[in-house]
Amino acid sequence: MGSSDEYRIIIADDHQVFRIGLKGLIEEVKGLKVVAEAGDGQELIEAIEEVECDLVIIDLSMPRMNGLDAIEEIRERNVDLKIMVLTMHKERDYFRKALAKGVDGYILKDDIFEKIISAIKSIQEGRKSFSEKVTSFVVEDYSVLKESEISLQLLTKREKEVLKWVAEGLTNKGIATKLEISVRTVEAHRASLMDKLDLDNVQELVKFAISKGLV
Amino acid sequence: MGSSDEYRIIIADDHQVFRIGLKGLIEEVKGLKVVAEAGDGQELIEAIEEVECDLVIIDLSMPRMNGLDAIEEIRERNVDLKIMVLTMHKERDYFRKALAKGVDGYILKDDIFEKIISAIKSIQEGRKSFSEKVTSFVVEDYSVLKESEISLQLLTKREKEVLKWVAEGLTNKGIATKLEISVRTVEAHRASLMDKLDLDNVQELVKFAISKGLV
DNA sequence: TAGTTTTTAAGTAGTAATACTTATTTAAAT
DNA sequence: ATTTAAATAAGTATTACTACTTAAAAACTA
Repeated sequence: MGSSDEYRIIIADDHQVFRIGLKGLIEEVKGLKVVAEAGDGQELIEAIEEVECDLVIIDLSMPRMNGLDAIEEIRERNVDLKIMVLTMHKERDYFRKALAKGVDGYILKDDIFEKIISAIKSIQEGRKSFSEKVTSFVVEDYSVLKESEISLQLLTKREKEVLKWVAEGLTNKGIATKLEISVRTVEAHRASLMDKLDLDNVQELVKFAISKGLV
Repeated sequence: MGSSDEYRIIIADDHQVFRIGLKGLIEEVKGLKVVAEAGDGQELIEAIEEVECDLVIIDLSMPRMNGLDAIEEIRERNVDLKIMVLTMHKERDYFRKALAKGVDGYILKDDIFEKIISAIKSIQEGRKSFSEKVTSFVVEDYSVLKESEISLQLLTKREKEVLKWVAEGLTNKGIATKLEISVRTVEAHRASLMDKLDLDNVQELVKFAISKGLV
């Protein structure tokens, strides 16, 4: 918590009307106070320097500096400051990237207002809060992997085995030793699976293996 | 659906008492019928060959052939057969691997019975069903990434940039062209980030980049 | 049994990456 | 203004991987 007994919040969103509306609604809740507003990432960074606060509510699409970059900036300066994303973007990629940057909440603008408040409360108590609409995306994401399952069936047992060890980080020589075969054989398997999968570097092999749950 | 108007189910679990209990409960539901039982993966494979069925309910920990291997076997032979995992394992890894193998449901044994039935119904109607207790794990998983966030802060802007392109699959030469710098410089950045992160091959670089949301 | 696929393996040449070292220029911090 | 850190770049040698080709056992399928 900040200096007072109130929970101090900064709102960053490029739509002024939205900011005003949100501020009004938040301040109806006892114990919550909006101490600053920002119309883009740059303004937000400046606001954080000037005003002490506990939580930043941030939209992802903003001019000058977008939300994700702003989050990165904030995290570089202050690891403890809580960050809650409030956005219209329900796409997997936004959510994933925001999570990777260490946000404490991810709520959608089409969630009901009560959800936003309860998320703020959760974060205030040290927990995290995510909109159900995005958590379900994550799970679907995992299961959608199945779709291109056919490609795995293209591979022979030995090829899958080699692929697994490649993705684990072994060299061809290391794999050869492990499987007790010649390096040239490993090379042959590797060439054949790259050919079958139409991949042409280790990086893609690793990503493929991960997506198939081999590692 | 199978040959009759009933939904034909095979149960695979190594505990006989559990199988009997589950069978009894399932068959109280109109339209559902347990057509075979198996005590391990091997028996399950055999049962599927002999008896026509629509859905397999399978435990992950079984003797002889475990659940995951059995699922792989089944998928190699029959892509359309529905598979529902019913297990005590709520660990991320089991869930992830099962999903990657293309299961249609993942329910925990400590879910209530109604949940199991509603999952069967969902699968019957072509949808998927997962226990909330495991979907929440997936999300946590994503957000736990933050923990070792410090390591990313070790890297300079340029190093992160190089890392991103490495993980995308570019060669050092390709990165050099893209960033309009010398290959030797790219090599230097790459060496320095491998040193900082204590990694020693491309595979680990890719996995690190993915875990940090850089790609 | 004959045919196919899988697994095994090598030759040769070329490209890519790593392990060291050293060093200059530019940018940021005290 | 001076130290520190970051980005730049090269030399040299070694190791790792790829792109072709060819081919023989072994396993499995018809």
